[in-house]
Amino acid sequence: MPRSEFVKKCLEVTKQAEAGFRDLWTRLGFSCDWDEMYTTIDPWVRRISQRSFLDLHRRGRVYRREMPTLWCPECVTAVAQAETEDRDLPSTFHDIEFPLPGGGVIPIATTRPELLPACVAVFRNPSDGRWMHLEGRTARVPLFDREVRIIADGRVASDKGSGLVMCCTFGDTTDIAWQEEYGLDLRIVLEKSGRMGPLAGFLEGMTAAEARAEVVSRLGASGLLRGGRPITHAVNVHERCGTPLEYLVYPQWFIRILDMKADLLERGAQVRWHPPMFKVRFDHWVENLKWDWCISRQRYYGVPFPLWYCAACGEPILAGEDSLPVDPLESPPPTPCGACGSSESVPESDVMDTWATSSLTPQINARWGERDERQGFLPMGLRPQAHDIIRTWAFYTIVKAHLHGGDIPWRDMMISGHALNPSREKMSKSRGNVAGDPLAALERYSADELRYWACSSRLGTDVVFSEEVLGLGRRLVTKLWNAVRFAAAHLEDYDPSTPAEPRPFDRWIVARAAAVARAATAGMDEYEYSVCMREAETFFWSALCDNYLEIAKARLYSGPGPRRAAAQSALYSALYTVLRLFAPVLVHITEELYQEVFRRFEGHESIHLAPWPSPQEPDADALSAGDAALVVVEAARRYKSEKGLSMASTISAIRVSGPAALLGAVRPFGEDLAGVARAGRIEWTESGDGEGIRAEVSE
RNA sequence: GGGCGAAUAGCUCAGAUGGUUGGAGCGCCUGCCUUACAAGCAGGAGGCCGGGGGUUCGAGUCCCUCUUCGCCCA
Repeated sequence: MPRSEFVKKCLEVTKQAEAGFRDLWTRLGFSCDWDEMYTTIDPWVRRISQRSFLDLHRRGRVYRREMPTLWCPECVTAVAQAETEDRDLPSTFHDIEFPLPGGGVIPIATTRPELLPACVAVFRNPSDGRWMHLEGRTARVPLFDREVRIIADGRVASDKGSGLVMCCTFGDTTDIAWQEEYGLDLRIVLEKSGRMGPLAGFLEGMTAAEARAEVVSRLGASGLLRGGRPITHAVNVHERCGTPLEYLVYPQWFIRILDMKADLLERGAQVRWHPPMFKVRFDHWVENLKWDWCISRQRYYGVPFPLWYCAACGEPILAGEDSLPVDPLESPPPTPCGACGSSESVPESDVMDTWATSSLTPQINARWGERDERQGFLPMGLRPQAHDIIRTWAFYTIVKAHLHGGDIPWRDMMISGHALNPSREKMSKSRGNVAGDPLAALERYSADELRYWACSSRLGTDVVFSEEVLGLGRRLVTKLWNAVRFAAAHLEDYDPSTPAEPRPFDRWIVARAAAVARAATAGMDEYEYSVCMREAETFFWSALCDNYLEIAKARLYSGPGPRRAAAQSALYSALYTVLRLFAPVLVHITEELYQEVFRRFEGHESIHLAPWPSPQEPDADALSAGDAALVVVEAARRYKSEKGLSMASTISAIRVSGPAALLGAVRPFGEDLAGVARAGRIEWTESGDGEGIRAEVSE
């Protein structure tokens, strides 16, 4: 199947997946502009991705060279670091004797005897006293009879095996580093097919496992094997098939970034990180970069490199800007070789790493270089993403914005955590430990309840999937429904145009709402949705429902008049404020309640289009006086509770005492206090200064 | 091995810039049909703030160290 046809199939699958996502996201209440959807394999996105490559090539930022690559011999493909995982596998630690040219032998322990033909050096730790005498000497590789240097390097673990290790092409990442640093030979014995090649001599044609057995057997026969110990060690395997990965050397395309760490750190500093601690991760990642960015992948599917190679001299021939997107496997190059003039060419069959395209999200949204390019889109406002891909998505996006536009890609970063399963592990499909499939959960919990759960933890921290928290969400949604239903019944005749003189408790609840709106807004300014939710929830449940509604009832039921009108006004205002604070999270219930009760007064098409509550300065006197007055309510409730009485039961009197100033502030609450406590009368007594309000029920 | 984070009531978590007796919800106990909600309401019990040092008049909060856990990287 040609790649173009495969891409077509992928686009079909993408269509279905897209429909699925759209359905799920709509149900979850995401606010998306569905006209702005794109996939990395869309023709115009492929074009922007290839344009990016050409632009970087023009700027001298890309180069090609041979590099060790992770390779899966089972799947016969290169794999990315992100597709690997460590597994503890049983193996055997073989002790092999390497003869020394001047006589004698040194023991080397290895789990990879089949790599003997690839051995290019022996390493010792410079501080290991046992092997000081090997300074400057050489050793002979058994069976293959080659002489290799013995080199001292601090990375050798003295406590493992004999303290001597062999360095092969390539056993592990340390071998790669040593090869690079000490300019060691490249002896590639394992080929793409997963079988041993000509350099492996008598092992040629065998798989790694077969070769290992053969080497062990021959070493045994020649008396160079001292023995072996079974061990279990961590092996880097392909996550799909579990096959231990090998390193192959293959030409790769790179974007040069090591020379601009300082610039990248500066760009990182220009972005506002929420929460700020994640900037440190970015900084450390940049500071510790060891390699340039390898963007080529030996895979079938992906955005192709827009280039061919001259068959005669090997020089790359780049596609013309007007031919993008181009697949060199299916189109000829635009010109003969610019270097030697040959018209014979070989297409580049590699594709670009997915991050090479995903790093262009801002440019894609801005239609960078397209006919319908959007001006003023860059830098964009916000990148929301999770913390696991700071070193990939965030980092590469910053790299590209810096290289292409000399700017940051966006002004704000909002870094969220992960969903953990009840055992506190990160849930992922490949690990098979997903406890809360969102679609399945939607069958049992509403979108608002799920959103409530998702917003229950602070920004940047992981959130454990919890039926309990989902239940709390359900409780809150129900409570909102009931409270607004109650309010609606008392707002039938509410007339905002004739303002009533507010009573002290009316001022109190409105001031409380203002204080909460301020705190919630401050949270939202830092993208701390959980702070907004917590503030709104505490206010709604405790201040508004448990206290104000109970207090206002007496007046609300009292029939038309200024007493009732004042309660209506405060109730309406406080409820509308808190409803808007809940709206970003509890998207559905707040919209429903808005439409039913508030829309006819406010006129906005949706609560999600209504203005955010303006964070006004709360009336501090109204707040403190109301808080003090609540002491009286609490006293009445405690009294009734202790006597086992209904809260509806009446009491004859409450004696309230306190310092003159405070008592004076609380006195205006008297009517409401008597009403909510069902007290016949309230007796006010001045007491000495320095005490708060005290209240006592007198029978 | 390195980086980052976490450790507070039985459970899940809040606790700027150090400052009186450390909070919430769930769970638990005791009551209450109260003209929105019993999926509710009121009251209550429950905490050497992971261990050990240190700074300070004063530490859950700042510093050092150890332990355990999570994520990322090598």
